[in-house]
Amino acid sequence: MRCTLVRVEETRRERKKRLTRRLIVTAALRLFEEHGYEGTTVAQITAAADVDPKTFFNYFRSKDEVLFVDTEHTYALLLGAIAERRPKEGPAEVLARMLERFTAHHMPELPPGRARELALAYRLVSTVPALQAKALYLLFDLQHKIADELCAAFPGHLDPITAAAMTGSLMGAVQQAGIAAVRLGRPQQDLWEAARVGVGVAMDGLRAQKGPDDHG
Amino acid sequence: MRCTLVRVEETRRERKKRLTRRLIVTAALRLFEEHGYEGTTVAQITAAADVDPKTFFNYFRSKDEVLFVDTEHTYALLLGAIAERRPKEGPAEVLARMLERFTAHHMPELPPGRARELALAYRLVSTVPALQAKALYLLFDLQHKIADELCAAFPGHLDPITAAAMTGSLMGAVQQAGIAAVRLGRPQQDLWEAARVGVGVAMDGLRAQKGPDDHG
DNA sequence: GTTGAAGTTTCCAGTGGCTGGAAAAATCAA
DNA sequence: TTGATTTTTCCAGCCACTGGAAACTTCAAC
Repeated sequence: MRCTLVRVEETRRERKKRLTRRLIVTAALRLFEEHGYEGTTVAQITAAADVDPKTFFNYFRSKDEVLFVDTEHTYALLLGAIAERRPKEGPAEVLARMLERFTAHHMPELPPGRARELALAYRLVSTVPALQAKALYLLFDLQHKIADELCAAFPGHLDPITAAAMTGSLMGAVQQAGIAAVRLGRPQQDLWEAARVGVGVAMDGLRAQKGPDDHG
Repeated sequence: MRCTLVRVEETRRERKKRLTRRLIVTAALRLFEEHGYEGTTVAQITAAADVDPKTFFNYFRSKDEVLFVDTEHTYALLLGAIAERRPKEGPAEVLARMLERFTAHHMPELPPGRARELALAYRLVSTVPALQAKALYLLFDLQHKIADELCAAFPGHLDPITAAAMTGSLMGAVQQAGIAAVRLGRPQQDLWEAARVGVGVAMDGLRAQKGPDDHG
C-alpha cells in the first residue's frame, strides 16, 4: 500500500501508464457518444486510441469497466466515513453521516471537461441494460461492505442481520427515489432532493409515511 | 389473453413445445450441477436435450434465463396483491400484505422433484456472479413495477418519489437481511426470520433501531 | 386428400467479448 | 551495457448470440 496522500515522484512507467489509461477512456467515451455503447466495439476503441486490443484488457477487465473508473475511490470514501464513527453516534447517525460525506464530495469541484464525461457516463448507465446490471452489481457489493463495516464499528452491539437490513433499507430507499426522479425527467438538482426523501423514509420508517386517510 | 384458470384443451403444438421446454430446462440443470454454470456450454445443453442450439434461443433469450423461469408468475402475484388494496389500508400495510402473500405462496406446496431443482438454482444464483447480476436486475425491475402499482393504488395521495422510496426501503432491507443470513451460513428456515427482521427495520425506521448507548 | 399458409426447427456463416500463450519492446537495476 | 522484469503486441481460439434461408410440422380451407 504506497497510497499516501502526497503523490511521491511518479516514475516514467507510471506516467505513461496513466496517460495510456486516460487515452483509452476518452477514446471510448467519444465513440460511445457517437455510435452508442453497444454499437462500439473494443476493437474500434483500441484503434482510435492507437493501442492493441489486448492492451485494453490489461487496463480494464471488461468493456464496461471504462465507465466505472473511480468506484474504488468512492468505496474508500464511504467506508472510511463509517470507520470514523464518533463515540455518541448510533448506527443510523453513522449511515447518515456517510451519505452526507458522499454528497459533499460529489456536489462541487468537477473539472470542466470531466463533468461532460461524467454526465455522458450517467446517461449511458441509465439507458443501456447491460450497464444498469453492472451498476446494480457494484451497488450490491458496496452494501455488503457497508454492512460489514457498520458491524465492525459497533462491536458486540449490532447483529449482522440488523446491520444488513439497515444498510439495505437506507440504500434501497435512496436508490429507488433517485431512479424515480430520473424516470420522471426531473432536472439534475432535484435528484439530491429525491435522495433526501429516500433518507427520510428509511430513517422514519414506512409506518411514518402518511396514508390517504390521515388528515394532517 | 387466453390465460384462464382452467386449462383449456392444449393443442398438440403447445404440448410438444412445453415438453421441449422442460426437456431443455432439466438437461441444463443436470449439466449445471455436474460441470457448474460457466463450465457448461449451450451446445452441451442442446446436445443433451437432443435439440439444435438455435432452438434453445427460440425458447430462452439467454443462457441464464433457464434459471429464472417463473419470474413473471411471481411478478403477477405481487403486483396483484397491491392492486387488491383494501379501503382502510395505507401504503405500508399494502406492501406488508404483498410480502405476506409471497411467503404464503412460496413456503409450502413444492412438487418433490421441482424442489431439488429450485434449491440448485438458488445455490447457483447466489454463487455465480453473472447470475447474481441477473437476479439483481430482475429485482430492480420488480421494484419499479411495484412502485408504479403502489402509486396507482393511491391515486392522488402518494407522490411517485415517496412510493419509490418506500418500495426501495422495504425491498432493500429484506434483500440485504436475507443475503446476510445466507452469508452467515444460516439454515433455510432462518431465512424467513431474517426477512422479518428486514421488514421490521423498514417499517419502524433506522432511528428506531437501538444503538450501543441505549439501555433498554 | 391436396394444397397453401403459418409457425417451428435446423443448418450455415458470421460478429464480438474475452482468454491464453509466446514473442517483441520498453523499463529499470546493477 | 547487461540482464531481469514489466508492458505491449500479435495470433489463434472459445463461446454466447444473431441473421437468413432452407426443411419440416401443424392446421385449416377447399
